[in-house]
Amino acid sequence: MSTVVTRFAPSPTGYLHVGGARTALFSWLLARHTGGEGKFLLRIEDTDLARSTEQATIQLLEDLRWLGLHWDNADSLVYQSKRQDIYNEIIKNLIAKNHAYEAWETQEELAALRAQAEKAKRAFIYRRRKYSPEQIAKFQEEGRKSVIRFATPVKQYSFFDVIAEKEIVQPEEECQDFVIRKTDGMPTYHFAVVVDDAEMGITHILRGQEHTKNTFLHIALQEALNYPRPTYAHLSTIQNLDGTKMGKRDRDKKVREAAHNFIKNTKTSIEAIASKTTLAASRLEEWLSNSKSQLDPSEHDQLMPAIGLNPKDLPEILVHDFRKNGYLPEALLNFLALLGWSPGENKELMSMDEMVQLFSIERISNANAKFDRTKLLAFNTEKLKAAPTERLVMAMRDFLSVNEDSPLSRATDEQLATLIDMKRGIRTLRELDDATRFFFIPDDQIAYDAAAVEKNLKKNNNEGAGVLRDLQTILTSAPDWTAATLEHAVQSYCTEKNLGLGKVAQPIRVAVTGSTVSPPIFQSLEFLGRESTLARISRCLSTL
RNA sequence: GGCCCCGUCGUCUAGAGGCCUAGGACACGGCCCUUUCAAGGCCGCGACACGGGUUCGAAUCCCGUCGGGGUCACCA
Repeated sequence: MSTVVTRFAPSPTGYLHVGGARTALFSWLLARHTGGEGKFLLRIEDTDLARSTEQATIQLLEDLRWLGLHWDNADSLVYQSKRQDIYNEIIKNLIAKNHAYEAWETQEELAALRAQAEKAKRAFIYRRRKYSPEQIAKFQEEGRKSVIRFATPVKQYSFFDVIAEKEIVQPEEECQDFVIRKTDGMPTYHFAVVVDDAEMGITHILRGQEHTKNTFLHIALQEALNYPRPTYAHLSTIQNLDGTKMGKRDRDKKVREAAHNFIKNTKTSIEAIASKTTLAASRLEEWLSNSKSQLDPSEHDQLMPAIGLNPKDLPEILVHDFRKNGYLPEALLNFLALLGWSPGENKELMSMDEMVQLFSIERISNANAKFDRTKLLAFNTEKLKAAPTERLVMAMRDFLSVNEDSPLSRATDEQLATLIDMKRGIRTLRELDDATRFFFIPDDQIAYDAAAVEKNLKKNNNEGAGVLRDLQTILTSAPDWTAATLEHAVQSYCTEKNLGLGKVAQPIRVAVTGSTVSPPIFQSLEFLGRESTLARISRCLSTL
């Protein structure tokens, strides 16, 4: 049996998004499924000099590491931008054999040709064009740069797609001579992928459906270069609930929408908004009026406070978004795996090991899937419930590393463990943060929610405040400060006054947290400690 | 528009001619538990896109219609 070698080959133009993560996951699962033999390799496709950034590469690797999708060529990561000489050598041979040639049309000329074809309701097919020596001399004189095109042998191409489970065919009239080297000297995607996949010994290529048609170009190139043909599997698209493609544009769309609303509602000028950021007003203006233009994430981050948009309201689409919002990687991965794949037999929740064991490419579906965040939330809840406390302490540390402004950063591991056990039942790590950060805020900085104060303390002629005063006395004289003792003392008070626990717990909650929600109240008081609890109660009472 | 792919509850899916009165999960509705928020327990609602075939028998096979997605770059 031959070895399985898969790869994930992102282009570093931004953070990893969930679609890419799912492609990486399937490739990883396929390799791991074969045991120690299989290899999962990573390659950085940075041939687009204008759009690729080093920052994006770093982020991509970090996201992959966070997911636990480790690649087997860690010490020899492939960057296409560093392999220009290798590509050029192969292209030179192709030209020598007349399998490739120089082409001189400018992008404008090509666009005109396409427009013409479209007008005539014809498909535009580029085939080799003849240039006279005089023409070429003139082009060179003008300083034109040529591209190299592949002289595609005109014939019918077909390949077997293991997900569609059938032969996908392209008729010969659709063949065209595509660019393999750009005017800037870099190879195009089509050329670099074919060369690198062959060189890296890739046996199985899993990629998005948008590449299905590209495959014909790739196999034509493989034939000319005498490369073996890998197995192809094209994954369906992940969509938003409304059926549109889920992508990075969604975030930009949301920010733009919010910006327009803000301007409309507050009559703020674009200049005024821009002045709160490092963005130029002209840039902002261009972005607002042109729905095709996009801001990058760091620009979004600056703009959001200026237009009153909370980051939590952004659609989660990047792996990093889910990390920051308190999802566990194993939950995201388990959920993603089920978008297009199922092990059958009604099995859904799986450990990574189980997924590796059960994975098979034949069971991947060819139908598009919608990304339903509520189901992901449910998966996260289950994983959180099943995880041992130590695992969650680590997860919480990771969460805090990307949420540095949280007061919980001040907690010790031991405290985190206590909080985790106190608050079992949370759905995200962010919920734990939200629910327990009041512990770490200075006593005199608790902000009281007006509605909560009204309802639980002031209503019915300060009924709650009266209860709170009684409790102040009781708690002050508590023999020790454990949840059990405090509960016992408060319960006796309830019995004596014939009050339900709710009538008593809520006023304390408001005094101690500023709001109506907290972990179980007596455990919370024990955690907070006698001093802070009493300080908060008296401060609360004094503000009434 | 041409070409390619797809079409089972709202969503993710099980289902490879009779095990289907179509199963599970999430969501939703109801009830229960409860000091808050969660979590949890029980019950319920809910789908084979449509129309033709083939067959004793079709969610499963074939054809058409409709609907959705992808793609038509010197971006990957």
